[in-house]
Amino acid sequence: MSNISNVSASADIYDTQTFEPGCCVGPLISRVRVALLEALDRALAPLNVTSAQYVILSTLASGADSASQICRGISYDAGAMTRMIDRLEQRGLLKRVRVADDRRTVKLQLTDEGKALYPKMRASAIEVINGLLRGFTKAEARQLEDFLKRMLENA
Amino acid sequence: MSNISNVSASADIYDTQTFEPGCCVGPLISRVRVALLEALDRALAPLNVTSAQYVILSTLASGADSASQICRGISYDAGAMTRMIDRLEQRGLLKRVRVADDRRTVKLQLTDEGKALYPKMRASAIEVINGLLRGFTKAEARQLEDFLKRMLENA
DNA sequence: TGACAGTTACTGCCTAGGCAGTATAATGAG
DNA sequence: CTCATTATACTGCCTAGGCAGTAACTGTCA
Repeated sequence: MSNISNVSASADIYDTQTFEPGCCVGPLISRVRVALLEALDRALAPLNVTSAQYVILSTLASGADSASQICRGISYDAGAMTRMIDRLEQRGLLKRVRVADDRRTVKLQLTDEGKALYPKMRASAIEVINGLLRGFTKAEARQLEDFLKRMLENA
Repeated sequence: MSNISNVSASADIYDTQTFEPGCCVGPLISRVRVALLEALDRALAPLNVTSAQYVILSTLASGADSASQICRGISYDAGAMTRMIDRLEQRGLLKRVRVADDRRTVKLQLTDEGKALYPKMRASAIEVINGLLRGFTKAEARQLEDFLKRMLENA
């Protein structure tokens, strides 16, 4: 029982009587995430890319251009990022570029193969998420986004 | 673009124009899950239990009583489960019990310490999830559960 | 200028899950 | 009953993230 929100507008959602592990949002979120990643891995398999790699590449493609920026953007471990970049570089999808103005950072750039492949990955990802949202109205999808954002703000 | 639902009641939620990685439900779900597990780990730390261990114990407490049942229930790897049970047994929270009627299975039982500790873990978990749902009405929480269940059915 | 804190990337160590293979036990077909 | 199939738990191997420590580098402030 929260000792803060007792007197606030809404009571606690779950209590010791009604709380049933497996039906509440916690396990549901984990299971949806697993289902999403499995579907994404299946969809990306023909492109020889994993879902984890796609996440990095999409963050890179949407503005971030250094390892530390990506780590902050998606709360990814810096050590894991170094090794992930190793794999992506070996896979030929991006390259490290050292720059003169700050010699600590390594800028990351998509290779030609990466640039060619990214739109296909993105299309697969869109297809996967639309598949999981089959039957949702756009208003419902927006509301789901809103719920999740509100949970993040409460964290 | 889905080639199935084009003619169905609702159009696809995301398309190549509007899709912005980082704002859509995929990354949001992952981030909410991370926030949830981090908060749960913090809440359970005083009890010297991890969130992963709590998940197993709560599944055990809500009916499942063998390793394979728990694995099926939460889509957990059987090899990982063996080692998880090792840790929980070493931690003193549960014990393996071999039964006569099926000598393949190991039944799992909470120890006295596990029985004493579980209500406290459960209370912490409820507090954590209620915290993330701060400001939600009960109707909104039920709707969120419904959305997530519908996504699982689509998987 | 020079000490110092903060940033960035990297590395080693640890933990932990995924997968394949194995042994034992139960079940079902013939 | 016999033998193949299935189920269960376990083990080794691989991958991968979390964390702590390190080195190079930048910016700041005395």
